[in-house]
Amino acid sequence: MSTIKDVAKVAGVSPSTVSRVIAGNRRISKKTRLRVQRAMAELNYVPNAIARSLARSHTRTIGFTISRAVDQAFSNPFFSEVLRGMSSVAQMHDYNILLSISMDPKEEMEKCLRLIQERRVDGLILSTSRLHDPLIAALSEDDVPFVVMGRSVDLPVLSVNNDNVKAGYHATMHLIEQGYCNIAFLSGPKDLVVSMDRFNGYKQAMSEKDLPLDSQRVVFTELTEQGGFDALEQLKEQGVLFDAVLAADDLLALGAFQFAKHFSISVPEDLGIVGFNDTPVMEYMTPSLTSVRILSYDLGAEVVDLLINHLENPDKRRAKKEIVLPSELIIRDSSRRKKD
Amino acid sequence: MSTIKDVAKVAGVSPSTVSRVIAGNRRISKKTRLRVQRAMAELNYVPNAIARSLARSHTRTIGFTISRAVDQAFSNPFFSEVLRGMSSVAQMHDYNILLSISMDPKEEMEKCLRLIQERRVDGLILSTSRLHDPLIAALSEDDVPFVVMGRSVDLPVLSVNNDNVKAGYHATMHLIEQGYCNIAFLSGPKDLVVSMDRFNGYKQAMSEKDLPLDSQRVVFTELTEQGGFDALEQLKEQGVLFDAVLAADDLLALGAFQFAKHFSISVPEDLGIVGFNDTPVMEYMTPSLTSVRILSYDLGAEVVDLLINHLENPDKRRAKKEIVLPSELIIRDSSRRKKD
DNA sequence: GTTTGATGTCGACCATTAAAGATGTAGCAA
DNA sequence: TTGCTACATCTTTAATGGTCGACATCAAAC
Repeated sequence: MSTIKDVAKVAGVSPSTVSRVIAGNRRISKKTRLRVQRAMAELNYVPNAIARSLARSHTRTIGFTISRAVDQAFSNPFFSEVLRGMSSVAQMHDYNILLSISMDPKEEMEKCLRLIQERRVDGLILSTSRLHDPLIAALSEDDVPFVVMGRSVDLPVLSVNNDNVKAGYHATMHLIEQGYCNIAFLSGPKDLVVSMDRFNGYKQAMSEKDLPLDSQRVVFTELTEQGGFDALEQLKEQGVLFDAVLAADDLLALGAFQFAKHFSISVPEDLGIVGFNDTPVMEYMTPSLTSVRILSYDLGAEVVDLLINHLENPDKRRAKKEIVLPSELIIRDSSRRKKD
Repeated sequence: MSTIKDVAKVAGVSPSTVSRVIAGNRRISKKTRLRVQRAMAELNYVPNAIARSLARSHTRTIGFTISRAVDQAFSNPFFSEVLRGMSSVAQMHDYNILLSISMDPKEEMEKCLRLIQERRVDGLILSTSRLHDPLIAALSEDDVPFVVMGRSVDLPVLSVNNDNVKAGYHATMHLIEQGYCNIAFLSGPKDLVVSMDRFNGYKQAMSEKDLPLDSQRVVFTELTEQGGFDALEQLKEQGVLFDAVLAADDLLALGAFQFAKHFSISVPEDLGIVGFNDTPVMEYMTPSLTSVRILSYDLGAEVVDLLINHLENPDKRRAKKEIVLPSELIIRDSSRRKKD
């Protein structure tokens, strides 16, 4: 592996001259530039990113951490799509992505801090899902460049989020328009921000249409198929009536499907079901699932775009900036009571 | 941010002494060690990973590249599970993972080479899917440490693979035992190694049971739901008879489901369907899909383990080592003709 | 008084960047 | 023609934050 010194020697110039032709814009005579470039080509020289990082004291690497719990909720293609979006934009700006998956929020916090303290990354992308995550506060306190992804935050930080409130609102409206009125809400745990945002949209729609907001019809459960099933079974046992279910996640909606199947309730005639995330395979269920499509790719793309922008223009610190991505309700059979 | 010099000053020793208490094992009196450790704690010192990398000339980072085509095939949870496995083992050994997703094999090759030439990573994990990937040969030629994941390779390199041939064999055997005899094979493109391995297992089982290996019953298509549907429709139009389908991927199997539904063929009575990958939601289809479960987490874990091991014990170069992971056929309704 | 082992210090090195300094040439007034 | 400034171009030097082998010191042991 050749170094800048080798190139310098071959080109008959000093290492710093080589450095400057690499950097470009500096004033260098055309003759020397050509000579250096020829030497670089000849030696197959590629600058050592590590040495460069040390000298410039930044790495052109951004860290993306996610904890297992989130991974579970953010199931399937969501994750890989987000990654694709990230990777694509990162590459455009010549940045790299350091990935770190943790088992729990505590471990995630440690890893994040470590990445920053070790100076491995210039900034972080956070996908913490819990309501008051100490990590966000800590990072914000230490002026670490980071942006929060896929959730709303009440702190003055950078973030990119899906419009979960609006999506919850529209999904509920859709169910109401289809003639459902006893709409149950299947939520994830109470401290899961995404889920609560969707819940708020639901509440907004219900009250706007003057439908009773019966707290009995709202169940907080684990984000699993089983959780969805159990929640509805519980409702049934309690004698709570419902003719539709808005699930905060497709997995929960899947549980609702199972529930309907098990108790021979016909979907969508007697039970309307709407999920969140538009997990691809859901399209092929019978009946096909109505679901809110999240722009996963764009989420990843926007989030690194915002971070890199902040990294390279660190003008106004501690400002709040929130990019909100639209979501789209994909209406399919599971909620189409009125056949038009 | 404090440096090793700051720590040295506070502890009243030289930087090298600090370096050695960090490294551990070196001969240092308990007294000095304690003093240094106290100084480190006081200053909240964390060694700069970049500087360390430069001095030691290795980064404790491994690169994982995947190209879009693969990502598509390796759909959904497979990808995130692999990542989890990787991350988990990497963390155990105090390694980091640099992720790079490309749009096509060409871009993937460039990125891999770049990562290595820039010295950003110590080694690579490759998940190329095509039969004769020039990247593998090139890397092997340049003595770059890497291990190939999720596919078989005929070159003398390190790899971790699922036992696709055996899995294909068992899946076919299962169908035969269930009384199906005109088994069609839905394959991905011909240069997709994984798919071809599964195909080989299929052939093996068929010939072992003296069933005709009719090439008409084998269709090579895109790894999509539509591809699966079209392939079977084509078979039908050509008048080829089949009472079961072994699909090289769940998406293809999904296409078979759609086909059956569209032409009112009852599954599993008149058409047995078996897929590959055991995509979670498939369990909830009606009928539920029989599929080969791949140990995605283990795949990621093993591959990192092998790479790190090779990185830290670079004894025998250019040896072939292949770790083969078992897979499991999850029998569900779509292939259960005999109710027992 | 020399050997020995434990404990420290020194300084070269890793590959690069950036600020400051050197060199040479041209322009221009005296 | 000389002397001085200005400028372009390149080189030197000193960082960046560590690591590691070679050498120094010193007390205990022989």
